[in-house]
Amino acid sequence: MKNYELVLHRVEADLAAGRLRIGGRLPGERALAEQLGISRPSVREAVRVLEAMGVVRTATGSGPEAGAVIVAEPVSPLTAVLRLHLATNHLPMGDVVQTRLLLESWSAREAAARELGAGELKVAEELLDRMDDAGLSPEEFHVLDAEFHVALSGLAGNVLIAAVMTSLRSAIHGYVLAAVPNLPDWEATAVGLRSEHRAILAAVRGGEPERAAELVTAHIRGFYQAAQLAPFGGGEGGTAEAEDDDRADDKVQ
Amino acid sequence: MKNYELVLHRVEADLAAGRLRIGGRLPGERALAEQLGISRPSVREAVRVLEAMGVVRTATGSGPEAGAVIVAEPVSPLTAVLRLHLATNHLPMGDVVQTRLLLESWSAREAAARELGAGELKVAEELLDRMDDAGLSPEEFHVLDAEFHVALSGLAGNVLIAAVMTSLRSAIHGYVLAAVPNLPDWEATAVGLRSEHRAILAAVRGGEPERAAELVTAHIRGFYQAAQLAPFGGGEGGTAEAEDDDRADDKVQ
DNA sequence: CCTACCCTGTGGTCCGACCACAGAGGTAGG
DNA sequence: CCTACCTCTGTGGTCGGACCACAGGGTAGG
Repeated sequence: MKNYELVLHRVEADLAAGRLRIGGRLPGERALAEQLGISRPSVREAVRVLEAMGVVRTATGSGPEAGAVIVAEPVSPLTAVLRLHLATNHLPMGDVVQTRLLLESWSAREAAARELGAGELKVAEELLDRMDDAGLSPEEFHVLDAEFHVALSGLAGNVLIAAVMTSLRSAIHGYVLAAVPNLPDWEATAVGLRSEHRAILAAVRGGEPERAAELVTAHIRGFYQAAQLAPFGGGEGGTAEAEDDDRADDKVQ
Repeated sequence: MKNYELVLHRVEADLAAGRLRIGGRLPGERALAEQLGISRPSVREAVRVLEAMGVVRTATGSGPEAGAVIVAEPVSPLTAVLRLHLATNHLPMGDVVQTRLLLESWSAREAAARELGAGELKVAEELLDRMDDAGLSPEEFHVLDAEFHVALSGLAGNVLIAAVMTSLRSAIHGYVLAAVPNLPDWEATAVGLRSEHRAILAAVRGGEPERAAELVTAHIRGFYQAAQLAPFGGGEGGTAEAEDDDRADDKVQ
């Protein structure tokens, strides 16, 4: 086993056992090296990996913010993995888009089925208000658009899916933006997107899960079609046609 | 910008531009250090991160397999991120299970809707045959079970979802195994699981998307219920039936 | 009491060295 | 001539030590 892996295992075990908690700090690099009987460079390699995994945040200086602080930031590592593997061309963008469609339609259905406090919807609402500004550039609009979609996926209450969705959006961002020139009429498109957003939010607020999911699916698919992007099949992110989705509820524990 | 990030950006840019390809090799650490005007330890930190991201594989010695070889292994980084963040207790296991249910039911629907070659189904079929061995321990059975589910999700043809599914299974593995003693009758459970697997595969082969999805959902939910694990709601991985999942994620800090 | 300074501990970076490893190519033996 | 061995070279793996920049806190001075 390589020496830096000693540190990784040590940290993971300490986290699982509760000896390390969010907000806490790792021992200093020199101390850690001595404790494990390895050198500081080896420790540093491990800390870098942990940092890349979104588990620690390092800073110089002194005080509570300095050193290697334990955090829980799953979005950045997911985004990094996605970007790197997209760069290798072994991860088709179409698959990413398809996944996004699946997660987002699920999130909308889920969010609509939940009891949401007014405060939860407020964030999304404000984003839509800001998107009503007609002076926004396509880029500015798209940034808000992305935030809205991410906020929406957060309403489903699944932190893992929300994190994945966020990183998917980041990965797709540039891809979508580059396709804006393909749109025959940006202004007309923006008008359509705005009203679709409002309708989605209304369905979520009104507790209409299936309608919310359908609207989201149509919303995303519509845009990709208009921008002549990544063809993908029917259904919710799928190529399946049937969509009755009569779930076997009632069997809940 | 930290020095090791120079290497990360350089590698990502080279990948995106096609200057680096899968199977190719990174320049030696010493050469890379000199090219970028930084030290070898800094380069090594970056290489470690790339390794953790599943983009390179390092080996000592000489020959084509030695050095830092470019690969595309998205499963291991995803698994690592998942495990570490589960260890922090800021990622509820219930969310992971819910996500698994969503991805797997989608995959089954998708796979059933696709035109599958006989060879694609063969792998899954052989796994089921091996699971028929009555002498298998719960652990051995579960390993094959996991392989079957992963193989199934691969049939949908989305590499991203397949990768995520694989890492989810890894993360869940120990969790599920620890719950086997909760089962009232392991042998009876195994018999049920076997027939459910056959039914799922038949639905996929027969091109019945909705049936395949329903069977998978029922299959997974049934097991979790029997093992008294992670309550999660109705629908395909959803809580659509609105039972507020109060996950025990608010422990630490 | 307030202010400015220095002291201390943190990560960030670098150098130079040595090790283990595995293939390549030369070399001695058949 | 062919084969087996063996050294040679380049790879990553590891180490110790050194110096830097930074930020906070204690302290000496006003």
